[in-house]
Amino acid sequence: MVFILSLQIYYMWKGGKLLDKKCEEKWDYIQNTLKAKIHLENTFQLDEIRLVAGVDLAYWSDQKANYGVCCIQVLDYTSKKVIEQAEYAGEVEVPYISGYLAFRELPFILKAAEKLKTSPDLYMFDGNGYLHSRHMGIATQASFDLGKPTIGIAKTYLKIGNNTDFTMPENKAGAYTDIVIDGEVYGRALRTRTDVKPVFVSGGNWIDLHTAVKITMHFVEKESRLPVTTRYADLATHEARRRYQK
DNA sequence: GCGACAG
DNA sequence: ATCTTGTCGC
Repeated sequence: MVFILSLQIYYMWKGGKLLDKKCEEKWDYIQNTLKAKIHLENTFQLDEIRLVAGVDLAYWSDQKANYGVCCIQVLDYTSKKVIEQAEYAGEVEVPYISGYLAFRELPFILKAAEKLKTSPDLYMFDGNGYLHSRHMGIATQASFDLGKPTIGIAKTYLKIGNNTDFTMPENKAGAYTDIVIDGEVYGRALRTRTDVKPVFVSGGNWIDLHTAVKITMHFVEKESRLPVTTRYADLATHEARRRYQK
């Protein structure tokens, strides 16, 4: 049922109808329907996690159209080595609208995920999960199609409403503050390393916030404030774009 | 008209 | 996201 609802994304994508009132209402409907199924508790044991995927996209354009490429990097949890990678490139027909990122990027993500031969136990995204006006950031929305636990990691803060700023965590690796809105914890501002801006971690689905932060920190290396999962995916999209532009 | 605005 | 040089610091 959930899966069928999400397929409506494809109709909107294929049709290329952008942000008219009907389209926006459909997007609202999908998010509002799916959010009832969010389950922010672990559906796994941490020691069962073997393969973790990082997902990211890059964009470019020519005189004809706009294009995007999605890269997925699958890493082994303990060795942090890349086990597999997949990518999908194509024309982008959906604009970026804050709050509706999934409708722009999810079609690419699902196409790339189809190409994987391995089955990641968990996916990590650039962007939010539960930290969203409808608790339906891209990490959460993607979970319903991928059928796997997800984590959202955003590089900048998305305000949910008025007076919903976050408290800056102390300047120490691993330090965090809860992002609480109307008494509810939406996510965490996490200082992944000292002397870097915090990232914003929220559960996507089928994972609790504590575990999401723990896994995020597990993959943070010296080279980046982002976990290497999404960092490698980011680098892969840049490399892929250079390839496609020739 | 003005400000806000994950990627 | 993307367009882009230098520059400060380890």
